[in-house]
Amino acid sequence: MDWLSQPAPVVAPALLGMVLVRQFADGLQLRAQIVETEAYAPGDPACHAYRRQTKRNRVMFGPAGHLYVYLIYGMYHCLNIVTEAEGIPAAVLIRAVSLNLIPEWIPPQKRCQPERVGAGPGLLCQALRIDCSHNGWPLRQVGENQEGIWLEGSPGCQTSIVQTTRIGIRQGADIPWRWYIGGHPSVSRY
DNA sequence: CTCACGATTGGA
DNA sequence: CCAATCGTGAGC
Repeated sequence: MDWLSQPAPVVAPALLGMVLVRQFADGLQLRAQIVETEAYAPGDPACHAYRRQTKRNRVMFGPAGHLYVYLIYGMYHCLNIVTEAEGIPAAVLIRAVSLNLIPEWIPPQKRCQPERVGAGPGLLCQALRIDCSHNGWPLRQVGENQEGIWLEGSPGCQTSIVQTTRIGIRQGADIPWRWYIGGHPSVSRY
């Protein structure tokens, strides 16, 4: 069992500061430092798996270290990393990242504020070109000419962590399972 | 089978 | 404040 197999509220703050690497088949590699996360876990009314297993939330019940990606508001995607032991549905939503490069498919207008290109769950999926086709993918390092997504760095190394309630939810709005790097310019909202 | 709504975002 | 846009799932 690796460290991702812990409860989501343990994994979420530990992911801050780690780098999500996005490798494309054409050789392009994007590196995104995780600066904001949220946890969703069993018994949590905001969790997609709160009621029962469904077609959409299926991968949340699977083993840790896989991607749970879903469509939101019919136009954006949200990226989660599954945690906990198999059979226990839990995940960490990646809410904001800081990119090392601004990909060419980002509109010129947004390039003017490079630190905001990954400042939100829908925005970072656009920047990293992650969509529902990646749902269920394992985090896995690949060669330079393959498509893949994986994590680099050590968990739990970030110091200035701020904890608050989660954003954009109604149920479970009082649960303080959001964490971000204090003062970081790529955090989605303050 | 239907239909209200959502872990969002950008623009009025 | 409000619209865009569509898959999902709760409830009939």
